[in-house]
Amino acid sequence: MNRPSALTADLSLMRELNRALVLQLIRREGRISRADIAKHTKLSRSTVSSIINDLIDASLVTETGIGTSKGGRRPIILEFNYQANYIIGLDVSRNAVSAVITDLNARICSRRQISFNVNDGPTVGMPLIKQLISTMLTESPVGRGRISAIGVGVPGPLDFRNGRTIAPPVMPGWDNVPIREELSQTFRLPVSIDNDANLAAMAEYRWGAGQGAQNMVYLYMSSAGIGAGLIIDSHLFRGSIGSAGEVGHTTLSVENDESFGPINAGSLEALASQITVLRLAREQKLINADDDVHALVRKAESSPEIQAILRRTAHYLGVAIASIINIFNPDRVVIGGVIPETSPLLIETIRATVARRALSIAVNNTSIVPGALGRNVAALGAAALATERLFAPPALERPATLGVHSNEVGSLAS
Amino acid sequence: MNRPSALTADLSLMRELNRALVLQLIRREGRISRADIAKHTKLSRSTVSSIINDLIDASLVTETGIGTSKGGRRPIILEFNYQANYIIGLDVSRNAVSAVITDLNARICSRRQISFNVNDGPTVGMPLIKQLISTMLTESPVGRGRISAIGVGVPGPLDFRNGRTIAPPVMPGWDNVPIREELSQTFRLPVSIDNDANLAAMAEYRWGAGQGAQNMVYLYMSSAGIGAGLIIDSHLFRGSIGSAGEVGHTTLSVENDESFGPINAGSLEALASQITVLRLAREQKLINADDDVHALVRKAESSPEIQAILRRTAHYLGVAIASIINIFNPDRVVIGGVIPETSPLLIETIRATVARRALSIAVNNTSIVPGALGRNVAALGAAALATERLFAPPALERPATLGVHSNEVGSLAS
DNA sequence: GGTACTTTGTCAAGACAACAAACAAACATA
DNA sequence: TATGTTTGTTTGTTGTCTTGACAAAGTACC
Repeated sequence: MNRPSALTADLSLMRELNRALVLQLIRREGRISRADIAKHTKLSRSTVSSIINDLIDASLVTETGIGTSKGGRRPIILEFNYQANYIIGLDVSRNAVSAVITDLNARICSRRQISFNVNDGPTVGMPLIKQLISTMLTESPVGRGRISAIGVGVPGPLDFRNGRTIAPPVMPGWDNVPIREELSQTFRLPVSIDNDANLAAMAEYRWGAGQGAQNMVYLYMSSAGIGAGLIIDSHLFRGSIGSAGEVGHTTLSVENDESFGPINAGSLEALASQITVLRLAREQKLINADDDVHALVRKAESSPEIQAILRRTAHYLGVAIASIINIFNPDRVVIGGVIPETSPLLIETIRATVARRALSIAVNNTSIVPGALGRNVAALGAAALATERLFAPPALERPATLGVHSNEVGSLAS
Repeated sequence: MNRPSALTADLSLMRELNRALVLQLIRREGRISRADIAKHTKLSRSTVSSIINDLIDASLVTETGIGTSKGGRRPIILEFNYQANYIIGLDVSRNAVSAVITDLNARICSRRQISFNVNDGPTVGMPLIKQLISTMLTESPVGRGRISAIGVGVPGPLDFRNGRTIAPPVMPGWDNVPIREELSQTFRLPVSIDNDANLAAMAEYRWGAGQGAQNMVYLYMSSAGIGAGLIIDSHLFRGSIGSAGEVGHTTLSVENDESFGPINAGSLEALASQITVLRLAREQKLINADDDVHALVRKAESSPEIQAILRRTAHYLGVAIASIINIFNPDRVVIGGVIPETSPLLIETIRATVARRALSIAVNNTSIVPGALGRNVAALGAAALATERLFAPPALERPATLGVHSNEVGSLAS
């Protein structure tokens, strides 16, 4: 029963930590001088110089000019070299695999999509995925040598010890497939893999509507279903077996409500997924058979009936979100997917439901906003995960508690 | 907007980390030799020796004997010196303040309780609390000088930046009271303060029914209400403003169920608290006016009516727990309080409800058990928090993600 | 009992990262 | 031009871990 033991600290670890510290500061600040880095990190100027030399040698950082003086020598401006490496991000969906190549700042510089049927299983699917990666590698404008990692998102839970799928409901036949190992061995690159909702959460947190949040909940209303990604203290939380945030198959309870009649329990996915919304609208002949969600949202503006469907859907989502807010106390809730990101009605109705049902002190400190990254969120998140991995400082044990402490009197440990 | 920046690594930090690493290993293992520590921590034997000398000088560790040989020189056995320091743990409840003095292994060596009315407000309450601490300090069998920290639990949310209460529903008049500062200044000791459910969770996690869990949910059915404490990767999770796990004032939704009729929404605390259970039983004249919860549980064995009340209560609790499990995916759920810890019926009914309502893959990996520490959980947890604080290694930034990674190919950072 | 091998704990020498202090470069201000 | 300020580098010191050697204290086998 050995848990992941804390790392032992030696000189090389020290260097790694400070290197990562400096690097992250440069990534966050954009343009910064050695002296400012020393001030921010409280490292000595000489140490900073030494570390910067390392980073310049590794071409992760470049000197891009001279800053303005404040009464003395003008500083040399350092910038993160976002084009030092490139990352491939993949999003495996139910009927398509989309891929992006991004630089280290998540700027997409190449994008491609293939159609795909997840029901064909891994014997058909894996070669397709590999071929897509191959195409991206060879046809990329940046050259294969500069692509240094691959990130993959799949619509289902994963065993995160070995990077295998575990009985994913929307991926029949894909149980226990060692996706990570296969790709890693084929392409000789580090491969990161995760649930698509988690990845989308990651992307929104880093570059989208979740920036600056401390604890964020991301609800992902994709074509494949409904999932949630939880970010705690800047880190993805997956739960004990990786099913944290798997709200899609939750039994939903909705009591009598002023605006809705009594409703039997069902799963959130059955009640409020994109597919359900489309089906309801088609059954009521409010949209055509070949209309997609974009058309639905557009037609909603002039159709009270579609609006009613959206309100009801939002109500279900709101119930689930209220529950999450009560338990989790996030400071931001981001709702991603085509409908949430294009229909203000949905978001507003969700806000109203949450305000009625969640703890007011928690709601008042939470902003509920639509996603900001659009169609490629999950692929972008896959790239984000792989990127973070490249620059992550070594994992150290956190202190045993997060309680409230007096700092006035010293501790024994120090 | 400067967030708590990651620590810069220098030589003293290195020493601190390794010291904490060794100390925690000794605390966990109980009896261990220098050589074994070197093997476990991957530190060199000479480094371990040096650190151990420090720890022996600080009398945190003692040499307690000679072990058995495995073909060579016999090892010197080291043990944590649990009696090196003592901790005071306080639990402020609605009508009582209980205090314990524990050694560093949470063994209670002194205990005391005063009656108290939280409604009298802080001007009456704080002096009482201070007096109780004074009494514990002077009358303690271990001597004032060896008491090195104070932990306090209160039944409400806290602003954990400055250790003040914030608008606690069950503590009228106690808004924004700087409890931590006052006690810290009065007694010149480090003071830790937290919500009572969080502290109880801590105690059960460390010494009770939560041992060995990775992600644990603790539901606390106390006389003051219902609260939950969440432990994530061995750490208390408090949420953005400290209201994580505040399930007591959550609007509960219960749909039609085979065994219970339709029920209007209400807060969990109103529907399933200890007070409500007692009130219902008294109204139906199933117990006497002066019977307490112990009597209620005893009489339940021969009273189908009381059993019905307990089943219904368990059902409500089960609904809340199912929701938490779906979102959180814990591997253990511990339910504390007199009724859960003495009534098997309650626990079993909760299990049944949860099994019906939560995601099966998550439920199958979660054990739902009653608390094991009894009456003094929260006070014990307060001591536990203060103890952990004494031995916590410095807080370092965790890596940015917890995703799934291939380790086959090196990263840029290393 | 004697010899060979193991294991434990300590010691001295060396490596390495950060730091402090001095220094040179480059600039602002009076 | 003289003075002071800010930036970045160089040099020597400090503190920690590691390696390798060594003494101490045992087991196993002849």
